[in-house]
Amino acid sequence: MPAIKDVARCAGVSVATVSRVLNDHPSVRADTRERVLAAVADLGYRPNAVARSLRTDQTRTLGLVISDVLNPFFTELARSVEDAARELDYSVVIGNADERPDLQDHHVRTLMDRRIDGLLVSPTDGGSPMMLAAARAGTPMVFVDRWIEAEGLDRVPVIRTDGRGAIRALVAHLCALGHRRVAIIAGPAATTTGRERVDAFRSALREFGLELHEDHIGQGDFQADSGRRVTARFLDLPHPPDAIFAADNLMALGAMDEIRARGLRVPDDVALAAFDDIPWFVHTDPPITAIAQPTGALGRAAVTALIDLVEGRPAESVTLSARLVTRRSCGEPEGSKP
Amino acid sequence: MPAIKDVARCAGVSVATVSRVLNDHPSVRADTRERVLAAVADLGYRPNAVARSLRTDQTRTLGLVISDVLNPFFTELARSVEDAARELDYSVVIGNADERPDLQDHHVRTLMDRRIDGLLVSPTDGGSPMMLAAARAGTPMVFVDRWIEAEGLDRVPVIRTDGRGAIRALVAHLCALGHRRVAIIAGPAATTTGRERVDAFRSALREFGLELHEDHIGQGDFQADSGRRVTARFLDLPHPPDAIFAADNLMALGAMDEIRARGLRVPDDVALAAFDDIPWFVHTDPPITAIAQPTGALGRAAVTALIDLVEGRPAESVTLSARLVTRRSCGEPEGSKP
DNA sequence: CAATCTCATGTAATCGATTCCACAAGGAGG
DNA sequence: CCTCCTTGTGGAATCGATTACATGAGATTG
Repeated sequence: MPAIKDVARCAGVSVATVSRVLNDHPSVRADTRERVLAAVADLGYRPNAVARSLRTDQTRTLGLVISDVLNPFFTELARSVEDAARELDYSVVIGNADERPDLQDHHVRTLMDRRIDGLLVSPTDGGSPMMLAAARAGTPMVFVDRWIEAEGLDRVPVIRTDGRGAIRALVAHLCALGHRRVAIIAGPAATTTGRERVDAFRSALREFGLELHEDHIGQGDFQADSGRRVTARFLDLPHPPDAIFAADNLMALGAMDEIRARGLRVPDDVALAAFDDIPWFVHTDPPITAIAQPTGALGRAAVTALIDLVEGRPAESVTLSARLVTRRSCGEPEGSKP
Repeated sequence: MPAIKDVARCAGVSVATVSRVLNDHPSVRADTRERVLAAVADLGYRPNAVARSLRTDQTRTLGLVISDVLNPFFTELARSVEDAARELDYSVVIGNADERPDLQDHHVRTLMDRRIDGLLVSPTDGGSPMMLAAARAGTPMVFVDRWIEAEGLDRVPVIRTDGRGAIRALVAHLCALGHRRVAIIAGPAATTTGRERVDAFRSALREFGLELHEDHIGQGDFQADSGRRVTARFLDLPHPPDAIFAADNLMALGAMDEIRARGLRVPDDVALAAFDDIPWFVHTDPPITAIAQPTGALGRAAVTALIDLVEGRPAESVTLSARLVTRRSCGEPEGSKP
C-alpha cells in the first residue's frame, strides 16, 4: 500500500506538495497539481486515515452506543444516524450494549481509545463511570432517546421523543373501547424512558378517572422474555387486566406470546398496545396498535447536534413528539363496530 | 487527555519504560512497574489507539459490509459477528450498503482508508472494483452469505448456508399440501444467493414432477416493495400460482401485504413461504413457514476464518445447512386437518 | 534599479505510540 | 582484579500524514 512519499517521489515533488494537492490548498501550480494527481491515480494511492487522524487530532468518526441492535427501533435509529452522518462526511461506529452496563462501558471505552470525534449514546443504565469520564475528557456527547441525570452530564443535549401526548391518545382510545382494568409492562426503572412512560400512562389514566394499580405495573427489561413473564403474572391475578400497554415493541411481542399460549385472544380477552411502532406490527395477528416515534428525524437531529458540538458550535436539546397509530389490537376501530 | 510522555514524567521514567509496562514486556523491575501503573491510574491514562495503530500497522478492527441493516437476518448476523470478534479482542465497524453498489463501495473504501485488519463482506452486486482493489492490496477478506465470482477473488473464503436440502423439504411440504402451481420471488440475479435459491427451487420441483414456469419467476431486489410488486404481477396472471416462495423475509412481507390488500387469504387462497426465518414470523397472521439459517454459527465461523487470515493462518470456506421451520402459511400441518 | 512582495515549493517539526540499540550497574567466573 | 554477561533503562528512529517556516524566483513599485 503506497504512502505519501511514494507519490511524492513518483511525481518528483516533496510530500508537502502532495499533501497540499490532496487538501486542495490554493497555492499549488496547476501543472504540478496535475502531475501529483496523475501519480496518485497511477499508484492507486489513498491517504492513510490513521496517520491523518494522529496529526490532525480528528477522526471524522462518530460513536453510537445503543442498548440493543436487535430491537428494530434502534436498528432504524442507527441507520438514520449513519445516513445523516455520511451526508456530512462523517463515519459512524456502532456499539451494541445489549442492555448490559458492562458492555456499554466496554464500547464507550473502546470508542474513546479510538479517539472518535463525538459520542451518541442511548444509555442502558443510570450513572455510568465511563460516560462521566468521557464527558470530563471533553468528548462532545449527545444523548438520544434515553439519557442520564448525573452531575457533570447536565450539559449534554438530549434528543428525544415526548410520548405524553400519544400516551394520552392511547388511553383515550382504550377508554372509548371500554377497557377499565389497564396494566403496563414498564421498562427498567434505571432508564429515563422506562420511568417516563409509566408516569405519563398513570397521569393520563387519572385524567380519565382510572387508577393504575400497583400490581398492574410490571417490571420488564425491554426484552421479549420479560414481556412474557410480566404478562404471565398479570394473567394469574385474581382480577387480570383487560388491556396491557408494553413500554417497548419486544416486550409487546413477549406479551402476545404469553396471551396466545394461554389460549386467550387479542383483543377480545385482553387488549394490547406498544410503545415504538415497527414495520412488523402491521402483519401480526391482530395488527398491533402502537405509538410511533419519528425515528428518522430523531437520528438526524442527534447527528446535527453532535456535529455542532464537535465543530465548536453550541447545541441544544430537541424534543419531538410521538403519535398514536391505531390498529386492531385494542378492539375494532370506533366506526366499524357491528 | 494525557499522553504517554505525561505518564513518563509523572512516574519519573522514560516513555520507553511506560510502553514496556503497558505491553507487559518482561524486563521491567517490579517497583518501576508499580510506579508506572500508579501514574497511569492517577492520570486516568489510556493509550491512544490511533498512534498505536500507526506504529504497529494493525488496528485490531474488522470491517463488516452488509447489504441491509434493516433486514433482521443481517442485523442478527452483525450481532453475532460483533460478539465473536469481541471475544478475540477485535472491534467491528459495520457498513450498511442498503443493497446499493455505490454505497457498498463507499464503505469498502472508507474501511480500507481506516486500515482495518480484515474485511467481512456480504456483497450486493457482481464485480465491485473496490473489492478487487482491497483483495489486491492484500487485505484479508472473507465473504459471508453471498459472494462474488471474479478473477482475483477466487481465493477469498466463503462462509455460507446451503439451502438446497431445506428447499427440497419445503417443496415436499408444499406438494403434500396439494400445491401445484408454485412461484418464486427471486433475489437480484447479480447476487449468488439470488441465483442459487431459484436453481435449488427449480430442481427440487422437478424432482417432484413439477415445472417452474417462466412467468412464475419474479425478479425482486430483497426489499419489501419488490415483493409486493412481483406478487401483484403473479396474481394478475390468467392462472395465478397457488403458492409463493419468497427468497428473503422482506419480500415475503411485501407479498403478504399484496395478498391481503386484494382480500385474499393465506394459506387458503395462496400459500406463502420465505427464506430466512426471523422472530416476527411466529406472530404474523398466519405464522409463516420459513427456511432458517444458523445465523449465530455463520457469524462465528466468518470471524474465525477472517482472524485466521489476519493472523497469517490459512482459512477455508465453510458451508452450513439451513432447515425448514413449518408453520401455517402453506396450509394446516398434516396431522391436524379436520 | 534596488527594494519589496507574492507565489510555489521544500525542509523539518510534530502528533503518540513502539522498538532497536546503546549503555551503565552489578554479578559471575577465571 | 579484570573481563564478560545479564538486567533495567533511556535515547532516538520510525510509522504517514499536516503545517509553520524558510527560501528562491519572478513580478511590482517608488
